[in-house]
Amino acid sequence: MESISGAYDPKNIEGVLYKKWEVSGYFNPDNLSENEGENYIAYMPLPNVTGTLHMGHALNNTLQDILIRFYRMRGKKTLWFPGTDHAGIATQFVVEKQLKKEGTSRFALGREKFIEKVWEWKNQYGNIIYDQLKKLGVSCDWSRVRFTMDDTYAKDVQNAFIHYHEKGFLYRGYRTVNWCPRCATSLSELELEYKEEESKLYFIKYGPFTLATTRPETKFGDTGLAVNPRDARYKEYVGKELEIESLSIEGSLDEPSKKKNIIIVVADDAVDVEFGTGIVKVTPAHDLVDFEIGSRHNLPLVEVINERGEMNSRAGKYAGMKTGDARRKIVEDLKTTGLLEKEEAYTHNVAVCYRCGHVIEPIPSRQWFLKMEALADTALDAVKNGKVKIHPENFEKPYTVWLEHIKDWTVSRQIWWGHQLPVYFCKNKQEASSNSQFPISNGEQEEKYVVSMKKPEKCPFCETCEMEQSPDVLDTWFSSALWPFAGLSESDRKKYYPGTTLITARDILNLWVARMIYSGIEFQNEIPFKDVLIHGTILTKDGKRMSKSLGTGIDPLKYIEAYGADATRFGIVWQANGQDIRWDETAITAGKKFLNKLWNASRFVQTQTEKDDSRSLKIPEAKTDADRNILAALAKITKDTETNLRMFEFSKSIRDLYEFFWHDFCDTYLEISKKQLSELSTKENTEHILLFTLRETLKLFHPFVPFITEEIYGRFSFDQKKEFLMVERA
RNA sequence: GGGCGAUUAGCUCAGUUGGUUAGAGCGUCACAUUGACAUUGUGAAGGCCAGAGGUUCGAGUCCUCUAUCGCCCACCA
Repeated sequence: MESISGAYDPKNIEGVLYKKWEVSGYFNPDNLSENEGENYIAYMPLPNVTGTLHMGHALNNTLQDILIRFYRMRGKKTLWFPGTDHAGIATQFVVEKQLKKEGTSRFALGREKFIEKVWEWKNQYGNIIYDQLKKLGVSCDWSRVRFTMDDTYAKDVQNAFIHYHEKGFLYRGYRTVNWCPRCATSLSELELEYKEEESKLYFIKYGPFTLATTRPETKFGDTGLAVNPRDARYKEYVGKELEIESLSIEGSLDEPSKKKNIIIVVADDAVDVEFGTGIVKVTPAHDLVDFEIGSRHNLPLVEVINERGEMNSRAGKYAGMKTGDARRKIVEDLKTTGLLEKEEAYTHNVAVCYRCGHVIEPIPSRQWFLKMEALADTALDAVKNGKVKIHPENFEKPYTVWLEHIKDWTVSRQIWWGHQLPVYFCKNKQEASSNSQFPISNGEQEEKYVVSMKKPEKCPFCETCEMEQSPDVLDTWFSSALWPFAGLSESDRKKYYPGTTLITARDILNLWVARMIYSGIEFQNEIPFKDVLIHGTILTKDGKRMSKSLGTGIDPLKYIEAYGADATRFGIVWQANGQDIRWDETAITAGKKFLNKLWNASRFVQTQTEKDDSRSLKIPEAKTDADRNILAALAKITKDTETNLRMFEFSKSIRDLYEFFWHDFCDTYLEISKKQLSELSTKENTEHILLFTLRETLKLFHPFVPFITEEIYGRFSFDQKKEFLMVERA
């Protein structure tokens, strides 16, 4: 057994120890034969395969690992299974960028080849983050790693789709959806980001009215005008049909002979009396709000923008132009014809694709929608009746607000990388979906399809065609919603579902957490986890978001390299009080100093007790006031740590421990012990107390700083010592 | 427009149900030092607890308003 000497050097210790832990098999609950308590199961917020470790991961996984290690040492069967998310759009985007560098594109390759490329990419880079997590010291069960596109996982995803279909929750709809022209796919509202844009508010003459719009180019798709029902100014027009000359477009292929469009004036509460002139043009095909107004008043859908973000033939001479260019040209033309009354500078938010940043064009498109009402109620009930607790409680509000106002979920995506829909179309009666780049040809077209795990041998409709699988794939979140059970094998599900805790950042509370909750109940009849802990976001010291693209990100591996994983974890936890963290590097300095203290104090105890350092299991008795104080303090900190961690008070927990160890143990007891050790009457008992207290302290600290505590533990010959401190009973 | 959170020492933050001289880490200053540890020890300086008003015997803590910052949600075209 190596004695404790020299300075603590994490470099030579952490990697070796991690290997030993891994080989021991104790990360796997099946091997925790002495643990007979209930299960403690945690879920990893799946990193994207494209991801590399950032401070957010480091925080999340450190907190999770603390709880896993804490409960493992308290006799629970602990399981934390890792995985990565195929991250449809994100990954496809990354690989497309790579192809571009190579001078090719996914369209040049074709679907099959492209998907092969993505798998290649995944196999080459997809495991990087696992190695990085290991450096952090996380004790998750690597024998259970899953990828959301593994065969078994894919089967669960398809089953889920089929289940919803059979239940009548899935439907095809021709609707205006958020569309990214660059990615050529629909997006759900949660996949949008908003960017402030300086633009203009154009006041244009419009029949008998003047109205304000930011998007004059959509006017060829106008099928209505809307006013607020309480607006006296326009009362007489409500319900009237108007012929609007300003819409006439020379050379429009759509209606070459007719130069007037029929516009119906409707009254709708969505219209703000105060804004603009109080009257708004309604373009149901190219605006989500207008679509809703349109559907409330049965206004027709007239498409004027295609899936590449260009004006179509209905825009006459503007056809083929990008919407932005068309807007400039139209404004010019409106000016010359005197139809532009005025323009005002106007700042508003435009929706952009969360992946590629391209401006979103709402366009009508045939998509699959999941009815959310019943599922949302399920998720709401789980939290309202306290079966799932969200910590801190304030986050219940955004959760419930979202679910109470939920819209049906567009689950289909027109990309290639993902779970292809288990849907097969009859070729003879359906052509629309055969090419994902142009999925829409006619919204009214009748479709014949079968929802099935396997391709039907014979088409049930025409009986002759070779049925064709839908080219669409599912929203990535459709599959990650199943993680708590789909991430486990069939037999594991019986043992390890449901779980206990989910720790995550707030940005995926609805995107992921809410969806896991109803999915768990829907498919496994039980909530997936009892507690959801939302931790803060790590910001820069100036309070800015850490972002790779802005260059404000900090690589946690840099700290692990320089100070070791324990000091890094210490620094993170020190600051993890629940609020957002303005990252302060000096917390790691504190960690480093502390580890040194721990190392040296342990060395002191070892040198004082080297003749027999195995007397530590039984509780020592107190012979002096100092003895009494340290044993009382130890009892208190043991209890406090328990309470703090059960309440997710990570920062308080480590600060209390630090205080205890540095001041109560080192500054006070260790100093007094020097005298007590020199007196025969107290010598032996003091040695016992030193050993006992140190051992208990190592147990308490282990979840936070696992490497150094394991290393020190290994260098003592404690009474009834376990193979690893990691599996000691605390 | 709505919701949530923040505002305490030079910096980053604690401060539980209102109760004696408001705490920590880092930094600063002084002194110490070969015996676990200089990644140390002892001590010190440093705060009208964002502002205003209110409740109370008593407010960093509770209430109201204001200001600044951040995040989330939202259909002002």
